[in-house]
Amino acid sequence: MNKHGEAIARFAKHKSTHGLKSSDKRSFVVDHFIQADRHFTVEELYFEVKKLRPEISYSTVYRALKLLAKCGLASESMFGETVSRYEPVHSSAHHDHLVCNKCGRIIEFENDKIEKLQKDVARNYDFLVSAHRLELYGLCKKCRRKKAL
Amino acid sequence: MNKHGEAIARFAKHKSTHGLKSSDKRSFVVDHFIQADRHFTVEELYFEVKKLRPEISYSTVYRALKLLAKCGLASESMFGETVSRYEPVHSSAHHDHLVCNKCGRIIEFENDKIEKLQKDVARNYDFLVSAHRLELYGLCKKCRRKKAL
DNA sequence: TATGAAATTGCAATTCATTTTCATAATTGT
DNA sequence: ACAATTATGAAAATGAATTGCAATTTCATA
Ligand SMILES: [Mn+2]
Ligand SMILES: [Mn+2]
Ligand SMILES: [Zn+2]
Ligand SMILES: [Zn+2]
Repeated sequence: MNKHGEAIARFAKHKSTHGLKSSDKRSFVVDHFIQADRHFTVEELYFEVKKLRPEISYSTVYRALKLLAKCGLASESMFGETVSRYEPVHSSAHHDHLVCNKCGRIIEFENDKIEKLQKDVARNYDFLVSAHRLELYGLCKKCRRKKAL
Repeated sequence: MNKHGEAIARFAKHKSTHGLKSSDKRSFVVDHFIQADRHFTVEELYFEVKKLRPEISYSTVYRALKLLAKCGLASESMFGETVSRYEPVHSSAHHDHLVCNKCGRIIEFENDKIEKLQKDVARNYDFLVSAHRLELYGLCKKCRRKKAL
């Protein structure tokens, strides 16, 4: 099973263990979100969904994302904007982000050495880390080129 | 000159080069902010200032912090809350944060190795970094102890 | 010291994303 | 089909951030 299927299955399990009912609309939103696998604002996801299923409301999209976040299937970030962004959380690995201030591109990366050093820092302060956030802001490759012209 | 004096001097310079005028109220807010040297929400700073100078309004505090942020004398962060926090930016070094989810304590740290590795990551993606943000969330030493009881 | 352009202030009003309310509809177990 | 519960849409409420505006203060110049 691919990671999308996995995510869908995890959501199904969450529904069954939490007395949630199934609904075509929410399923459509969740599927689209998982398939697209991007960093959506609620509004962005709403507009994409609306093109295909105009009868789905903003509330439903909003609630679907909040639900996914609450049950650990989506993660919420701010990336220096005034709106939250949500991305699917795959059972796979954690990652951090490069955020382009020009075009908004979001690049994901993993760096074990940094992760390791973070643990060292925490140990130094007797701090128990449950989550972390590392974001590098600047200009992506493309925007750098454009600017150079 | 200590770092507080330095910050005050930098603000004076900014005022002179930007046609800003002096005002007791704003100066009081700025001084208190710089002296306290903490991670304030606008509201927190407002309430502290109000105790000493009740005639100073929320707007003045809000605008003072925005101004300091704009001219690089304060930095703005979210730390996973719904409100922004501001802290003085000293000419000294950059730092990152450990944020306690229980008591709200904010611990600052610097780690050159991590900074170095971030540059490596950026170079890998041909990304030009202008700022970054690293936050470790969890339980501070004290809250860890309490929980263990 | 008096003047006036420009900046500052307080208060209220507004903006904007997010969240909640509530009446209605859909789902699920019996 | 029925009852109980969850899901939905539209509108209203919330709350932090921001702005509009009239009144006040600053400050260079007369
Ligand atoms: Mn991501
Ligand atoms: Mn700090
Ligand atoms: Zn870019
Ligand atoms: Zn703590």
